[in-house]
Order: sequence, then C-alpha cells, then structure tokens
Amino acid sequence: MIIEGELEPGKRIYEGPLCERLGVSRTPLREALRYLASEGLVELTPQRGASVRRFSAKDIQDMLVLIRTLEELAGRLACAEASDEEIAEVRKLHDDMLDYYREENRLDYYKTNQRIHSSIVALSHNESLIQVHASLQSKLKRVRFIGHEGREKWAAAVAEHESMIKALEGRDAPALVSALSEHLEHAWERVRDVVS
Amino acid sequence: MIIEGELEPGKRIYEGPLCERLGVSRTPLREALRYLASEGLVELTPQRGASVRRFSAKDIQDMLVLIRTLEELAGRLACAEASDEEIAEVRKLHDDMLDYYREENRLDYYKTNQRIHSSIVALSHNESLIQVHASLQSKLKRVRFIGHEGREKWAAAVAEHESMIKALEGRDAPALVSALSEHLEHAWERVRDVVS
DNA sequence: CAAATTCAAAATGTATACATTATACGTTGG
DNA sequence: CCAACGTATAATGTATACATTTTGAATTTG
Repeated sequence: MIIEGELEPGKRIYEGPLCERLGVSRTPLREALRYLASEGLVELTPQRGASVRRFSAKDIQDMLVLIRTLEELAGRLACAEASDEEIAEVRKLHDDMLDYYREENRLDYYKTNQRIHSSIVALSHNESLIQVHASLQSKLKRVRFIGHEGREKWAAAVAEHESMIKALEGRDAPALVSALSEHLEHAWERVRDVVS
Repeated sequence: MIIEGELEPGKRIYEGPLCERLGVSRTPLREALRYLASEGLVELTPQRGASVRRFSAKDIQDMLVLIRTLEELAGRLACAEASDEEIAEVRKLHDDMLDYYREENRLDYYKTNQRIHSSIVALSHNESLIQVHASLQSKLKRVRFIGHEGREKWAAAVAEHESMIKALEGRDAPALVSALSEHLEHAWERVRDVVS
C-alpha cells in the first residue's frame, strides 16, 4: 500500500481503521509495522505510532548513490562467482524485457528490469549484499513507480542493459561495473525532476 | 544479549521465559523480535518462533566484504562533504583511542574503534549508508567481541587508524579509501581463525 | 523390540481487554 | 476577544486470554 501510493508519505497510519480494512487484529499489524519501520518504509514515534516515511530528494539521491555502489560490488563479484547457468538465466530475463520493451508494456518491463538488477546482485552469492540491496530497492520502488521516462531515455536504458548483459556474459568485470554505474547515474537523472 | 553471547547462535528463543526475565509481556517482546529479525540478528520460522541467527564463516566474510565497500564509499564522500569541525571530532576520538591503546584498555579501545568507524561513515552525510553500516556493524559486534588480536596485530591496527585520520584531515580521498580498505582486509584475517 | 500412534504439555499466532498518553474541543477567566 | 485550562475522546502501549500448532513421551501394536 505504501509502494503503490495508497498510503501517502508523511501521513499517519492509524492502526484501528487499517486493522478493519485488512481484517486482522492490532497485534499482527503492529508487528508488521515494526518490521516496515526497520526497513525504513514507516517511521515510528513514541506515543504517536506509525507514519509513512517521507523521502526528500536528498534521501533518494543518497539511496541511489548507495545502490550504485552496491551494484558495482555485485557486478565484480558476479563476474567471479556466478555459474554459466545463472548468467544464462539473467540473459533470459533480459530477452523477456526486450519483448516487453518492443510491446511498450511498461509495467512488465519495469518489473523485469527490477528482477534483472536483483538477479545480478544475487549472482554475487553474498547474502548480506543481496538483502541490503533488496531493502533499498523496495524503498525506491515507490519512486521509480512514478518516474516514467520518455521514449528516447527508455531506449538508452535498454541499451545500457544490453551492455550490462554482454559484459556479464564475457565476465568482464570492469565493463560490467561501468555499465551498471552509468545506468544508475542515469537513473538519478530520470527521477531527479520528479522528486524535487 | 545476542551480541554479548548470552543467547547462543542457533538456539531457539522461547518467548515465555524471556518475558519473565525481562519483566514484559509477550506482545512487546514479539515486536522486538520482529525488529531484530529484519536486522538479521534473529531468524523467524513460521509456527516455530525465533532463534538466534547463526552466522557461517562465509556469512561473516561476506559482511566484511560489504562493510569494506561501504566504508570506502563513506570515505570518498566524507572527504568531500565533512566539515572541519566534524573531522576534528573524529581526530579527538582517535586520540582517545590511542590513550586506551597505551593503557591496554581493550574494552574502551574496542568501543572507541567502533565509534570512529561509525563517525567516519556519518561524515558521508548519507543517511541510508549510515543506517546500513550501523546494521551491519551491530551484526559483526558479536564476532569482533570474540576476535581479540595479538599485540603486534593490535599495533598494526592502530597504525592503520593513524593513516586513516591523516588522510581524512588532508581530505585525501584515495589515501583514505586505501587505508580503510587495508584495515578491513586485515579485519577479516583477524577474525578468520576464530570463526572457521 | 522397534515403529507407529495417540495424547498431553507447551509453544507460537491471534484477538481482545485494560492502562496510559496525546489530542481536540469547549469552557472559563483575564 | 484571546489565552489558558480542563475534560472528553481517541489513539498508542501493554497485558492477558484464547486458538492453533508443534513437540515429546508414553503407550500400543505389528
């Protein structure tokens, strides 16, 4: 509900009404809110309960800087650690994504895009890295959900993905790192206008 | 209790006894367990409750690889973003740490050491980075708590810290990055024997 | 005697009830 | 008329009670 914008940033989350809507009691809802709080999606204030975390433009830029560094690390590790089968699976995701691109199916394109990034990180075989990346990506989902790009920027993003996959298949770590880095640099440019 | 080893890794955490020991009811305890689970200190299994997360040697190495990358990023950002006052405070912490080193006060040395690393990360002014780093460091606390180093390795660690501070004061990002990197490389060597 | 089964004790998952604290509105005094 | 106070309402924080599931051991059976 937070990611899809049903709960607005900054707004308070009243337990009573939400319980009624979800059909559960307050106990499991509160446990879930605690979880989301540690993930950074909601903010807890003592004696005041939960509210949807509001991200400033700087917050988002900081997250993108961090996720960029994380994916660079993941790229290096992936080139060293990943099996050929795993890389082939990423390639398959990439090909699926290309289909969605040609069909101009933005939603599935977007979802597959996310999965590709997650998959590359998974190839690092570094569990901590995978989890931290997933947590950050979930926070950014809400933003990227909004940030739709124009046709030419979209084409550029696809091209960047193409070089990422090529570099991965060739296990060319420096090339993969720079492709990922460039891609996430552009990601910031794409969302910058939306959030500021 | 987890960090200090009172609760052993792999062991199950029974809510009833722990409630009695802490003097709270199950509700707030369960909320706390959810929180710790998302931090990665506790593992939750459906219909089976919580158990202390067990870290393998690879888990720890992965965390150190990640924290190393995070601190490298933090170092670069710190050189660019930190104010002179902030840097002076880190220097002060460093001097305190040197005192503890000379007194061979390992506990305070260790605590100050952690604070220095956290402080350098804080100088990045990147809130996400700060949080992720803190979360990782709390997981590693338990390990480092055990990993006591010999006298010569200790001296080496202090020397590494000295170059870190010097590089930071000179805002020499490459030097700071390599100092941090080297320091955390050695950190792995120090704990490697303990965990395997 | 071993394996399966059943049943009781205890653990987790959920709901509800109670206590405490914040909030908002109406009242009163200056 | 405005400000400050007090009270009522409603929110969060905590404890307890209930339901379901797991677990372990004793018992039964092949």
